[in-house]
Amino acid sequence: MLTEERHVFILNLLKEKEVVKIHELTKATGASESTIRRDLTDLEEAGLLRRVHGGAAKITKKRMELTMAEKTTRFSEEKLAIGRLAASLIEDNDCVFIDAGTTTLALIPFIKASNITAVTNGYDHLQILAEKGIEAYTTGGRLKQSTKALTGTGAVHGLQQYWFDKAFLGVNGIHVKAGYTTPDPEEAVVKREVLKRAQQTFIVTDASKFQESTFAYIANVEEAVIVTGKAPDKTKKMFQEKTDIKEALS
Amino acid sequence: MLTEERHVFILNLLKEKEVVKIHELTKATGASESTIRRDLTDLEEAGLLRRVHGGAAKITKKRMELTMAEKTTRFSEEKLAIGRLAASLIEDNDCVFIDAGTTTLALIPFIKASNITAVTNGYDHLQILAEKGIEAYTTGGRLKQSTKALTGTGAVHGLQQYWFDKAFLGVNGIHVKAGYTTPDPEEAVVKREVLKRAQQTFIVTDASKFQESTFAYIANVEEAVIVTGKAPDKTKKMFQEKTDIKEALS
DNA sequence: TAAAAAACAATCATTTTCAATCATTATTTC
DNA sequence: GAAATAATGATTGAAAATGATTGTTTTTTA
Repeated sequence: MLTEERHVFILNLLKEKEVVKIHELTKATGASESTIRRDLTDLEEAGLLRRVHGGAAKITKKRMELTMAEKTTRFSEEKLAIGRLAASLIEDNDCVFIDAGTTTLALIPFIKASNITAVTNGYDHLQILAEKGIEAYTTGGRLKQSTKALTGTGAVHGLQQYWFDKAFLGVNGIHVKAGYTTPDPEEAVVKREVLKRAQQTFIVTDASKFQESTFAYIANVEEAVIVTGKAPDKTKKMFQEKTDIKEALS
Repeated sequence: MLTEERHVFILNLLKEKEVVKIHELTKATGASESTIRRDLTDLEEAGLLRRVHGGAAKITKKRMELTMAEKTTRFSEEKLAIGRLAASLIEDNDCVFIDAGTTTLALIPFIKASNITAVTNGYDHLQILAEKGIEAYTTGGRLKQSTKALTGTGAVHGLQQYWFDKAFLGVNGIHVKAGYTTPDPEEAVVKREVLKRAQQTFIVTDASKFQESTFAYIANVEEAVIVTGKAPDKTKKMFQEKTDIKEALS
């Protein structure tokens, strides 16, 4: 029996039972005790079970879901609140742009408005919008594997067909002087184009981005409204002269 | 036993079982250990299985669904062969268009050429191309949920930025008089635009599409080369006067 | 609580599997 | 048909997996 086979066997057994004993595994697989021990150690390191004296136990559902969620996207309390607030800004019949990135992704499930049209440059966003029954368009462009965003001139060119009521952008830095910034100039040029083509632009962001600045300039702080969880009082004062800040957690 | 046959055999075995051992494959196919190892390496590179010590294992369900949209159907020798043949037409440094659809999806794992650029209107295609390390662009446009294709004027507009060495299109009907056809006019207009912008266009299709015609006209038979598994002699004669037919299974 | 039993991690020798290489045998291609 | 190309099978030292053994830790139970 191959290592891989045993691993599958053990995990399947743990789907039915709460715990498995080493002795029963040696009998069932014909492998030695040492080998089974090694298997259990490996599987524990992979986060697929929990070792207990004499065998192994199913991982609690809660933890299981966590590890699963970690792989896809785990939204923090803050992100969910931001998402809910941002989504509430979308009204019936709006044409909106939704930027790539996890913060903007979090707003999609909360969209309540009907008959809206959405354009996105996020790979996952497109699918999730369509699944929700929202008329979903994409900008086109090159798929940047790391962020799963469509970028570059292809995306800009695609954008030039559309006009938005509202746009929701993610950024990496918000700085009084440096304005909104992001590390990748290819992405910055897309965001700038969106700003040009939207009546209202919202920057959705968690608190960690305030007073940070990264390489590529997108726009001045004045050019968009900030949607965030809770902004520190100090930064809030600095920004409030320049633009509106909507806070989800008050 | 031919290489091709062994590959199909191994993949189908993996549809039933979680893992296959090298030893059992040598016995079943009569090939040497070296040959089986090579087969497994090839199939792993194509992303169709995962090598493990002593054999090979099914790849994770999620990826499986991605690469082979048809979960239930067996790997047909025809589809693999068509994919392999079509992929072999792509040369180093080519800029290619790859249409949405499962037949074109099957060619991606077999692409060997380096430094190529690919544009696609298939949602899954984009991701799989990028995973293979291929520079992947998308046309943009509206996501049609049923076929996961990007269609409409958005896609056409996106296409107009590019020029292709080779294009690979899927169709629903190939008919001497009706030409190439597809049910959705929104998709047909995209395919027509591709034909305009490619030096060579290949229609990748299984035998079932011959002498069928559907609603929306794409192009005349003369305008593309047909890549298929095995065309019936009768239809072959009819088409050979008009265009080239490349057969994967001879 | 102390002794016995069971389970443990760590180590080592053995076996199995691996990738790389080479010579041989089909299969194209000219 | 000859030369080039691709596929195959055998051989190799290296790497991985295995099972037995060790002394230690944990659990049981007397």
